[in-house]
Amino acid sequence: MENGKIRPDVVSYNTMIKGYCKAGKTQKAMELLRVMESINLEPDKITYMTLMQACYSEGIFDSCLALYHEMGEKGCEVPPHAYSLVVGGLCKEGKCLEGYVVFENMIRNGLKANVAVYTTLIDAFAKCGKMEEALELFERMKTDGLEPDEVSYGVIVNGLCKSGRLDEAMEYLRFCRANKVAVNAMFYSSLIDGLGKAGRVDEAQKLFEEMVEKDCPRDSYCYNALIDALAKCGRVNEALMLFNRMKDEGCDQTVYTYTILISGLFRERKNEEAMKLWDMMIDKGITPTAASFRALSIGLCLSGKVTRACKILDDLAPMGAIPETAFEDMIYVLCKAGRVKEACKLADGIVDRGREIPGRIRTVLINALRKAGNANLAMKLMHSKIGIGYDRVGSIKRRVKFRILLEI
DNA sequence: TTAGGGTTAG
Repeated sequence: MENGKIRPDVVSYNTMIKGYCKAGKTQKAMELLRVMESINLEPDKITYMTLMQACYSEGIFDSCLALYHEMGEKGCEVPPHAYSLVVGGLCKEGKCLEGYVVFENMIRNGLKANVAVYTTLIDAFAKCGKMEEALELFERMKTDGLEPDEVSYGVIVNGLCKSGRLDEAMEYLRFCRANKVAVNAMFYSSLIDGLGKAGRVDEAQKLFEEMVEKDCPRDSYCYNALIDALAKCGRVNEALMLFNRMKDEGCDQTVYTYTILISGLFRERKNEEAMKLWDMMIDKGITPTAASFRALSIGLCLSGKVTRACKILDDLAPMGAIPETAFEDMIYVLCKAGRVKEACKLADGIVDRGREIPGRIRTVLINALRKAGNANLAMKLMHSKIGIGYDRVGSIKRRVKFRILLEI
């Protein structure tokens, strides 16, 4: 005690750290931890847990992991929730194997896993395409004396649907209904989407209609899944009827709904209707995403309206919603449709804006030119950048624009 | 009780 002042202890620091975390100032809170270290004040379990929770909530998973290691190294007791946060963070980053290692550490240290940690891991494995491992963990969880709940069944069913194992997924639906496990909208939307993608649209439709009887309110995910299934199998009129029903039912029509329908309408050459939906979406104040613009530009480019697509893209650019790669997507689509000349023209347009065509798009153009029988130009493109480059004539180097159409 | 799940395209 110097100068009559009381030196702050761990509790005072923890209180300040919690205050900063609550105010969303996680960085400031982390700085306080370093201050504690500099004055030789040992952080405790609460210090670390407060900081880990804040880092996890903000998605700063590497700091979360670092704190977990630090508390272990300092011989601090590591509570189960610390493991949950680390496993959850690693899984969210797609690192399911690393998450699994931490999970095993937790068990080795005598702590018991719970349903949420198991479910996090199961979902991460399913998303990495390791469905067998996900199912093994699911079995292990039950052997461990833990009862899976609606979320655990939901991630299993979602994983099975995504990997095309629909009959097994449907078996789980029957099981849950028979065993009084709640079947919620996410459960249904996974099945409707999976059935639709497998071409079993009528079954998808039946499930969708069944939801009312089963007292499960339909949300936009369920609607979007069925609208997508209908639009993709040439039943876009039925999809549009659902779109209207959605509004009557008070269900949000989202940017996904519009994107699905715009693609479906263009597919059936209903270009004007597709454009109308795009305008409706913009009028409603729904911000277009990269995917929605892709649907629109693919449709417009393939119906010969490349200029119109470019104009919309230019108008949207200031909104910042459309990625830099939008023009490249358009070149890709045109090449795929064999409209190489239009693709080249678009590429040249990008060059005139002072930008360069990236390697992968150049590859697409080269292959398209070769396919179209223009092997010479394809060869030439292989050896030069499209865009601003340098030309060497003897010892003189000069800056040139390389445009494709000039070469044809 | 703090932590776990979902859609557009290719």
